[in-house]
Amino acid sequence: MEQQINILVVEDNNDINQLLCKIIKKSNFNPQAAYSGTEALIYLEKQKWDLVLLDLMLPGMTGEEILAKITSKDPTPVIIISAKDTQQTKIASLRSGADDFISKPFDVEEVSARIESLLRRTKQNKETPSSNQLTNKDIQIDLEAKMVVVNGTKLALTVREYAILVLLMSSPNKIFSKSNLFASVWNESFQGDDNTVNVHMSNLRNKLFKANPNEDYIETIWGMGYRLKS
Amino acid sequence: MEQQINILVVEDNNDINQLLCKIIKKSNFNPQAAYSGTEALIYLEKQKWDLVLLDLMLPGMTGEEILAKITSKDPTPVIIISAKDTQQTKIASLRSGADDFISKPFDVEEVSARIESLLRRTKQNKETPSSNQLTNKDIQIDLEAKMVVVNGTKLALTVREYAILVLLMSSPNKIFSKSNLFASVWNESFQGDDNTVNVHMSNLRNKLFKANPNEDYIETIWGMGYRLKS
DNA sequence: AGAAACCTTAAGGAGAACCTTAAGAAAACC
DNA sequence: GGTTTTCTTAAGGTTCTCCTTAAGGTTTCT
Repeated sequence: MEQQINILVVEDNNDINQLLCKIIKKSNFNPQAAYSGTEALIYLEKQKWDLVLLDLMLPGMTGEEILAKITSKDPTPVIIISAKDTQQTKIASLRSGADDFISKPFDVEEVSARIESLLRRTKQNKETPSSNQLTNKDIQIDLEAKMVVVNGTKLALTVREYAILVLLMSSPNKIFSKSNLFASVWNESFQGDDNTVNVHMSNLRNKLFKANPNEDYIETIWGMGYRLKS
Repeated sequence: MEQQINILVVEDNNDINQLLCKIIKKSNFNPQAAYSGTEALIYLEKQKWDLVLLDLMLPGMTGEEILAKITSKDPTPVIIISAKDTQQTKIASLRSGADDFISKPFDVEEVSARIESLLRRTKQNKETPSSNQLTNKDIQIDLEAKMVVVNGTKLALTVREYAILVLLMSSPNKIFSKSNLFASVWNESFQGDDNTVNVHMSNLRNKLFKANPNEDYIETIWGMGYRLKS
């Protein structure tokens, strides 16, 4: 079910490479060691990588060349790890497309923190819509369990209320008209009574308010509809 | 017309803040200084930011709290800039949602390189082939969400104002007469009071002006009508 | 300079849109 | 089949936007 995250480790020093791989494994990602520039290129051709850890000083081919190769096509995230940690090389690397730069000797925890941070950033757009969690402010919906948690308290919503909240949460800030709501919540193309929406909205708001009196989640846009503030 | 990229600089030291703003300007981005945690929060509420530079040591509110606020909702990119550069704080920051960490004293070039690197990465994610959008200068209308963003600021428009703006935006440079406006915005063939249009136009212009005082979006063509400058 | 078209601001009334509460109808549950 | 929950309808109240009017000002054209 979980998707494997593949990380290519390009580093000629055997010990360091293994250490890096160990760090990655510990974070539950899948490392692949490459010990030279040419080897790295083969791996890069072969498949897509979620992230590349790249040493700048390599036999056969410099890290800069590989970096250029990577950034020339796919926007694969790259973290440079190098002993050559002058400001110049740092800046040059970042400018030529690297996402981060870690100096050698490195701190184990920092490496994994930076890897996770970058992956977090790059994964954001890949989040499939089938991801079964919706979050906004302190509202959390588990779509699979159909459970709503607001400000730490579980909400007991009715079917309609739940459907409305899920719709609003699916696109925060988007204004949903009453027709939108009827189409989505009631599965009806024709317009029912507007007041039906009003009542459910009122009930939903009451429950949200009870869970967190300090927030006003749903906004009314006069003449247009409703929207969830984000 | 290039789109403006807005960067919030949260740093209590006046000199450093100004220096950072200068760096940002030099890279052709648009900086906004905030000198305290509370001030930062106000700016964060007010509009969307493409990136936040955040000092950890602030009066009134710690950077950690602000970081938590930011990451709790939108995935706004954050770079921490701090003198507290122990491994522990570094790692803690990254793990709690920061995208990068720069130690003080910092290298000017490195700051801009890291900013550009992170923006490069986050811009890619935004390439969501989103729905029907209208764009002109720095006005953006999401027709589906009925959301209007001008110069990075969300606009709260009434139904009439929204309809007028959408009409103008649908054909920049085209001159819309008052009859056109009545037909399209009011769904009425007959002419209402001309002054009604005046008043709505005035209100709309006010809201646009508040969002961006430097632009004059709507032009009056004497005896003919109005048009959106493109 | 004078006239016409347009801008701005404010205030009040009208009416639409919305909120809330309660009670009967429908559906779901046991 | 009866009970409970949920949905809808109805009614009365509230709020907000729009429209209109009006007055004083500005801009543009002749």
